[in-house]
Amino acid sequence: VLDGDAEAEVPLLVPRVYQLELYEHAKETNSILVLGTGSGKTFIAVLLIKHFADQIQGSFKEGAKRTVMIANTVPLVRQQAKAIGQQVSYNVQSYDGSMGVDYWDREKWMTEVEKNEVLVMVAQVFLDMLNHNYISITQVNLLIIDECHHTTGSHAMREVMRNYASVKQNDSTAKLPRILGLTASIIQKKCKQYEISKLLNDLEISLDSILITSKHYEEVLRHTTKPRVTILHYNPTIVENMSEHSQMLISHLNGMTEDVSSALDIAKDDKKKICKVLRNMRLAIEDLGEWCGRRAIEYEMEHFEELSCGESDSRLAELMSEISARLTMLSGLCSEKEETFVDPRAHVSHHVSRLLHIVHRTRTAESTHGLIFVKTRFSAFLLSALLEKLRLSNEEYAHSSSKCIVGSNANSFGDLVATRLHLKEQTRTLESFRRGDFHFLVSTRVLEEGVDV
DNA sequence: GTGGGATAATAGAGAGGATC
DNA sequence: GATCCTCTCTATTATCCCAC
Repeated sequence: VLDGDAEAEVPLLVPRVYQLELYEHAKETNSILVLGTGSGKTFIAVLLIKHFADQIQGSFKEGAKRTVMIANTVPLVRQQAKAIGQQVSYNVQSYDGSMGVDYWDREKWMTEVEKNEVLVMVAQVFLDMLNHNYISITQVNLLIIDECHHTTGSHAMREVMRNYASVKQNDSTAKLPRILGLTASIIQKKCKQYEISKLLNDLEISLDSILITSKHYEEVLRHTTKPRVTILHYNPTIVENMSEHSQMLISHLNGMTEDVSSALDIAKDDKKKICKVLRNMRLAIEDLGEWCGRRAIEYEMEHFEELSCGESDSRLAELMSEISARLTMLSGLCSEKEETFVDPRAHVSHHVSRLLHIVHRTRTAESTHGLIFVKTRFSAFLLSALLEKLRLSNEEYAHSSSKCIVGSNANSFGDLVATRLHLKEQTRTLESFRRGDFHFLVSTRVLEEGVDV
């Protein structure tokens, strides 16, 4: 789901009819704006920031307030901060975990709050600020919640609103912030039809706001991203007709998995980790086809060698080097089937082949930019490798340059330093995609909502 | 390392129908 | 009436990804 032009482009000077309508409403009461992607929700937020601007002028220490915007993901926070910064004359700063905000003390926060009138942050960061009492909800004049449908359960956004509610309950004179919730999809989970009104009501209560949408439906539609949907079917049972070679690889991997699970003197967690890696390879072969499976084996082979070297537990190191040796053997078996690498197209699963077909069809288009969403990081990595391979080996796919992007998570990328580097790289990837340096971006859920690509 | 949400897979409970 | 099967709904568990 992409946010459309309005949120990234140069500041809009003239608000559209429905933007004005919703803005007028939000001026008067707490509101949840329900507007489709590309309709310029951020612009309404900007108008509102300007409307309440007299409250945020001046020194925080001397009682001036601040405007806070919270969002769900790091890229979204940065993007919103940038967009707002372009349209208002105040200092706008974005905050997320990668800046080390977790370790900031009161003094550091005070300098930040003193310096910047508009703070855009990941919901968890703002919640931490509230919990540490670095700022009180009453010192905020306007709280903007982006993708506010996340304000449910125990999500950080919900916790922020619980803080708001408790202040409201305990102190009737407290000057609470105006709430502005922004969302394109009010409910984002499977539910029964009869549950909808309850869920909507819950959201209104959690946000202490009223759900509103524009009367000028046609006008909104004109400015909303309208995708044309085409559904392609594929045959999942094609796995059953897998080549003998693939079946052989899978039975080897299964054998290794069994050996690992039955190994003695190895911690349960370590076993689990190794089994997961083996499982990933098996899934790669089954879901994506032999070419990707082979690539996965090569990748993990190198990875395993590195890991087993750094392992202090001798039993574990032994097991890992054994697995590594068996992977090398598997990779050797693959090398014998060299033709797999000559034309990958003949060695992919059915749905990947449908995907390649779509990519192929776009070759004549003037400028193609494609986003491919996948479920796991692993397939993101493999698919982009596949497209790159095709680009280099087949003229008809010369336009299929690709990279992948996934969220940051310490579990899969070692220590915090690596994570941070990784984050920087992701930002660079996204920027270069926007510039049009390459054509296909394979992504997990990180880009699913809000991020302007 | 911890916590959270969404979702898929699984098992279990209950309703209803078919058969003996 | 007893037994078996199927369908549907629900609760639990596991997995994945993302955040700090």
